[in-house]
Amino acid sequence: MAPISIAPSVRNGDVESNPCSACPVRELTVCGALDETELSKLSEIVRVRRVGPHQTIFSEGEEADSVFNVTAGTVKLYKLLPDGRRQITGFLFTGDYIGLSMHERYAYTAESVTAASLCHFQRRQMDALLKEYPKLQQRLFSMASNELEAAQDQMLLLGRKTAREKVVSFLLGLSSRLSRRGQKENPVPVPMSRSDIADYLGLTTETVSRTFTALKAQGAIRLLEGNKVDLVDRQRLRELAEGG
Amino acid sequence: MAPISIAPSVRNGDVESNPCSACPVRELTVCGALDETELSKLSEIVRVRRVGPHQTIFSEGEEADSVFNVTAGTVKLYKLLPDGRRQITGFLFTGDYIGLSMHERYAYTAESVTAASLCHFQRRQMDALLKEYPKLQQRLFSMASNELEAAQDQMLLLGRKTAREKVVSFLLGLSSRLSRRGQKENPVPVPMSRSDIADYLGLTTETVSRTFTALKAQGAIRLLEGNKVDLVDRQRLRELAEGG
DNA sequence: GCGGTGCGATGATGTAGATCAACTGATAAA
DNA sequence: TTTATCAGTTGATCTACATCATCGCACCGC
Repeated sequence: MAPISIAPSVRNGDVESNPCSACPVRELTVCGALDETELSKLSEIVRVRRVGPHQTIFSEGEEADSVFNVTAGTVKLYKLLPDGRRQITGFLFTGDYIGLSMHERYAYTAESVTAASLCHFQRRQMDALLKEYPKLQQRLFSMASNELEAAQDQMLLLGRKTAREKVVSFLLGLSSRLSRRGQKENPVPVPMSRSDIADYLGLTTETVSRTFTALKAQGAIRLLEGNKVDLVDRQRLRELAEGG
Repeated sequence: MAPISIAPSVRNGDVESNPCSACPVRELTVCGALDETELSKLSEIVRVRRVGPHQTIFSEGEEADSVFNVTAGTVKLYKLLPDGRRQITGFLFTGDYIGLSMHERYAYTAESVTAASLCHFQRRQMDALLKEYPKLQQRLFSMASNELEAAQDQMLLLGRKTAREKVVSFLLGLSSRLSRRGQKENPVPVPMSRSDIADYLGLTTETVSRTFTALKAQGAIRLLEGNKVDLVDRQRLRELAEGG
């Protein structure tokens, strides 16, 4: 497991009363919708939570009383069938919000993939803040809208794409999330295991592994040190992702 | 194709100035969030659109300048791959809103399954109304939240369920939507074709057809007149839907 | 009436990806 | 150093579902 650097929400004493305004990833998250005054309100109710790799943050079926903001690391969300079959419904990275689709109880389990840092809010308090700041509500709505669109893409992938198309789409998806977050889009760090990838794409680990090998063999990707993947020919990959 | 009754948004002359307040399905939709005064604002910008079966309402990639409310009939949303493979991402019924996940362009095509009636809004005007009425915004957010959860269930279905589990889940899903809408939950009308069902479940028409036949043979369902399905033993079906 | 068309059902066959089974190399524990 | 563990890879085989083909039947226009 590659160690990751944790971006602290609290850096030093002089911002302790308003850690959110010093948050280096603020613009990526829902908090980017707020001004200084509003951020201080947020600071009052936030609690930072750090977790190591493979820690459960909450479980499907538990009372859904918290929402989170991922500020560092990678988190996965998944649902289980009674016999243990698993579907990972999403990977979350810095800036992603957990709690857009929520009812009384969590509909999925959230587990860290790498070490991660999360801003933790009581849902009650966040809901109150939403009422107070329509901008926040709007921002969340727009995030939900994005997530809905991503979910539809994933349905197309799961229902209709071949194993190769799935894997290539997955890599391109990781890459474009990087660039949307202002990081360089190649090579792509792939912090999650083959088994996590399989459960995200509706495949088995063996098939994921074979597909990586095949893509490497035909020169479409290169596997680098530290679980990074070099997308050699993005245009070609974009075609491969849709059956071209 | 079974004819359906169209619930009119405009019933008669004396409500012509405020058709929404006479809308019989108002409580099912986003409009249920508004009071009489607010509804009259909505009435000013709504246009009713009726379509026959198998009509395209808008297409993937077009400029997304309209949003809709389904007031009668069934609508399907789908995405296509370049070679024609199709994934239906959802079926919409009375009360459902089209336009929750939207950016510059439509990310999917919307097409009527049966004859249908839609309330049509200019997106610009709806957005303005959203700003004015936070209740409306909240309602839409809550609808987006529901849809997100449904999308996650669908990912589990597409990625991890067997053909039989998929078909049974589909029927149970239709049934529980009926009851959430206050209609009787059995027998279930199934207005969409085998091919639509297949493209929703990530199967082929043949497999859907064979699965229906097998379920019928084992007495789990009965196929009735008028494309209705009788869910004989719901408890047993609920187990079948999760591999029990 | 009669040919046309399109959906659904069913049978025969093919195959992508699952399953089962080693094997490798990296990390860790004793 | 030896043993254990675990993720990843690779090979052999199996199977659920896709594909291809045919047929029946309802509906429609003429």
